[in-house]
Amino acid sequence: MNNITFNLVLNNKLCQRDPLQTELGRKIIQNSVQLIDRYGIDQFTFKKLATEIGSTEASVYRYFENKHRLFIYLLNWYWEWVRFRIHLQTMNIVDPVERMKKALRIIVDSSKRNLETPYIDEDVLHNIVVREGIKAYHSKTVDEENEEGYFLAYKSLCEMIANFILELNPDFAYPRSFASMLIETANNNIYFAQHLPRLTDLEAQGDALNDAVVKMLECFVFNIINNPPDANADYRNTKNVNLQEN
Amino acid sequence: MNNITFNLVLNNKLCQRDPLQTELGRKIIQNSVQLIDRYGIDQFTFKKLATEIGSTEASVYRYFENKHRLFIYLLNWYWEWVRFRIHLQTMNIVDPVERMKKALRIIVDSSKRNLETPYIDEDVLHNIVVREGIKAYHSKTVDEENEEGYFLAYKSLCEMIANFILELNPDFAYPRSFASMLIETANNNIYFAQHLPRLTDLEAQGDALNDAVVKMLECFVFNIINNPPDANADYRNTKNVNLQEN
DNA sequence: TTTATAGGATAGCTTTACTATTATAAACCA
DNA sequence: TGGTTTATAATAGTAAAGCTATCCTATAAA
Repeated sequence: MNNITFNLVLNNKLCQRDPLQTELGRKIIQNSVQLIDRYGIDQFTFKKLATEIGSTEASVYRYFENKHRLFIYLLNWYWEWVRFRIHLQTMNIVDPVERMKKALRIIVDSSKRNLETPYIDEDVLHNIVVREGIKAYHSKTVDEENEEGYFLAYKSLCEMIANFILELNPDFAYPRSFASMLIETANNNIYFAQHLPRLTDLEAQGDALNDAVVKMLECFVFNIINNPPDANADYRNTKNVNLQEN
Repeated sequence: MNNITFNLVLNNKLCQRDPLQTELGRKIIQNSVQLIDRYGIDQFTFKKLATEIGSTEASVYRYFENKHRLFIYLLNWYWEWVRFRIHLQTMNIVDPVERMKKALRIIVDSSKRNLETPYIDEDVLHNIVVREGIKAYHSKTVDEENEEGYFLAYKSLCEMIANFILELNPDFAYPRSFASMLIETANNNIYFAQHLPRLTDLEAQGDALNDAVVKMLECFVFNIINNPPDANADYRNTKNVNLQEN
């Protein structure tokens, strides 16, 4: 397993120069993850980063046009890495139920270190994604950025999960919406348990919290997706709540 | 119905001076909604707002300490308004299924104008909430802000929906998580249909999109919540996916 | 008539986000 | 060996953002 290279194909529009090829570039990546975690993306600046790595603002700008692109670059790295791990760990699973469970586990757990990239701390990056990842594609400029391929990694991951859903039930009407909902709900509930407990039912911390999130998502998936279309015909006044015609 | 006053109790820590009491204050509210919609919250500045309303930056600062607080103020206004409408329109409904459906409809549709507050355009504000509302509570400073009560309106709304869920099934283990998920999923799918279509299955626009979102959420709600705990015991290798012990 | 209060006018300060120029040292290559 | 890229450090500077402070005036409450 260690011999399989994690060939990360990142959108080269996101950086001016490949940061993984030089010493300074790797320092930028490694320390930006630490500093964004420490300060939050709003208070993180290239000035702070340059000071931290003993370089200058101008040098950082040679790698990334601005902090937003660096942020998107890191998120793409994360999403590609999650997708890669799901691919690797589900390719030999034939049972769609087990495959789905494995995927959910990987989405929730980020903590298995990737030996190929010692300069990225995946735990810290996961923390950033849980707290602020959603900001990447919620902005006024989303259309231009989407056009430039900024969100390809995230969309690919959702598509993979959507396909797993269709393998559970080929007639399910909302595979993509459900896939994006699962990923967001996973991150949100980890975040809520830590910061806004009234928005979640999960109270655990650490590994136990991750277990609880997976269990909850499994409950949502296996109750909604595999439910036969007419199972809820008996709910009063509820009509056409099952399949979408489109 | 027009005679019932919308008594909005907003957190007074959010503003230095009640903007609804003065002409300038109301202009600030009204025009900030328009400008945040036009520029996005990142590109919106007090300078632009002051120019728009023919006033000065310093005068705007007399009402709001910074644009983040103004943003939170507007979001609280929105969430309180949604909660008020749900309260008003469900108080006479005895059937929990119908009540839930009405609540979902109100969360998705923002477009019924509130005559009491002509200086807030609810449609435009809804647009802002769908696009950028999630940013309000995803930041490094969430704990302090939560401590100050910045998110009370949102938490109350979630609690209301969680109670509706419990009325559908008092044994359901995840009422709060499901409530926050429903609200986020509603907004996300409207946003995705407009900007990131690969993340949703819904393709409609305008009112038809809202209808599709409601229909999808109903599918999720009524398939899972009213599902008896052991209905999915037949899924292979799936154990304990129903109720949480806590 | 005094005294708050609202808000306009002006100025200025710090930080952020970037750009441009030059210098230097190592790497590569003929 | 010398010449030329390449990476990056050092320095300087600009424009906008995000505030803060002061002073002045109109109005309205006491």
